[in-house]
Amino acid sequence: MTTQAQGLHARVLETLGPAITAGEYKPGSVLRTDELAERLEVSRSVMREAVRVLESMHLVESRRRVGVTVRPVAEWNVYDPQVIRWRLAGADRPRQLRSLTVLRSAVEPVAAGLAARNATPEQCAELTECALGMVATSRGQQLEAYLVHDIAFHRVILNASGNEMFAHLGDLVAEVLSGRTHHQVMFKDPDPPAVRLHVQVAEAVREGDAARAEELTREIAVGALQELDILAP
Amino acid sequence: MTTQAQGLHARVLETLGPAITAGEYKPGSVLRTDELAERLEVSRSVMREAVRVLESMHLVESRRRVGVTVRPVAEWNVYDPQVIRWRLAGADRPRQLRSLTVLRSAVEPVAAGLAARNATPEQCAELTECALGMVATSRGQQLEAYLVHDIAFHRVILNASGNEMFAHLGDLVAEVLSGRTHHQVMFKDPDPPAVRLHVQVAEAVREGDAARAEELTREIAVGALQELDILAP
DNA sequence: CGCGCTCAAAAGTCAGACTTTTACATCACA
DNA sequence: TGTGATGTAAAAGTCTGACTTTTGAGCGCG
Repeated sequence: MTTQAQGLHARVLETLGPAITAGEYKPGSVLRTDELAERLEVSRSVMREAVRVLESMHLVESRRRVGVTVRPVAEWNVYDPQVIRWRLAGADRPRQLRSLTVLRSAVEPVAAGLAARNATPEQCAELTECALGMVATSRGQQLEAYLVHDIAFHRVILNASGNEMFAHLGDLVAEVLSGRTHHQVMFKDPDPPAVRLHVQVAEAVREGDAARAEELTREIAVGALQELDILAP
Repeated sequence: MTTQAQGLHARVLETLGPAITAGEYKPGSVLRTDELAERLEVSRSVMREAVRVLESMHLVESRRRVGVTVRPVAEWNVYDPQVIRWRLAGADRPRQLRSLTVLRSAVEPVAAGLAARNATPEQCAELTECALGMVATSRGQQLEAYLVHDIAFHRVILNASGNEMFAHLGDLVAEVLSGRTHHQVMFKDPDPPAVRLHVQVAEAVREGDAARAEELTREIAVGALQELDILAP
């Protein structure tokens, strides 16, 4: 699943990144590249490259005569896919899933509305196929197969919206959905009403009914929020 | 405005990043670190660090025996603040502003609704202050002063939502708003109705009226979309 | 035609010397 | 005692050169 680290520098990142995002190095604490290089048994050049990347993610700040200081959480590039993966793998995964789900609940309805206007016939067909796949795997403990179709469905919606920023949230949504299946409850089959809603969204998009697609997707989002005990009015 | 490049490596980034995002190096084209280092008159170590950062932004991919290949636009980390800045500075700034504005229109109403539930008294006060500032500067060609208050207003809303992902869009919204003032039309004073809407949002948040805050913010968003000729039904 | 072998190109890694910035302490002077 | 100039050393930053590793591509052989 996770990209196997190729290159020494990537392996260092896979050590430091999760450690920092997990709060193992508290914000404000200072590291020294030389000491780190020695501890992780790599050359300083490799360590410097790793630090540069962490710096570009705003996880740390490197200053002369001071060292590499860990930045406060509020400054991290929390939309960086790698940062998201590290944080989801860490201890505050539940909090992460909540804030990402709230983001989904804001974005996906609008994306669905746009998809209804902009989806190509191919995308409509793909969407219908995903919905059918979801129906077919919604009973009998085929959770993994269901997940695949669910992810594909939401990805198509985001892509079909025609908006680049929405399209790029595909991986994020995939992480959230698979997180729900793997680490959340979800022992039993998915709720039939949720499955039906997906089918109806596919319908609405196919018919170009933007308002209905948006409203139906909003209902799906409300369901996702309720699953995580995030109150709705 | 733009962070003055400190460190040789940052200067290299400020050369390559804009060039790549502007399409000066087309996706698929290949660069060689040695050749680049020579051309930009820096050592290979510096160039390698820069390439690493570009790689972490998914702008390029570095493979042995091949070189550094520019990735297709669809794979870039378009939520990276630096990438956003580079793209906004480039040729397809209009397209960028559109897609970012659509994102805003999805996120900010939900954020405002959450803010109405979660805002602290301090945040409510700050919000009111921003709104008053907007009113005070809405006439007489004080566009810069107005912009400052406008940015502050939206930033407070996003922060007050209590959602980390929303809060991190503050810089993005700031870029969009300042882009509108500086590079768009906006010769004359802002529309009085828009100003009034902001005041009313502040009111709604103060009173904890989530539904009203969300609806009013949605009206603001519609206005922003219309300014860019993005159709509303 | 295809299979495997070899070669070289390019990134990757390392080590060491040197430069630059700058926090901190020290000291002189008011 | 407080304040400002000065010096020092610590840490990041830079450069260079040698070496290793991977791997695409060409070549020859079956």
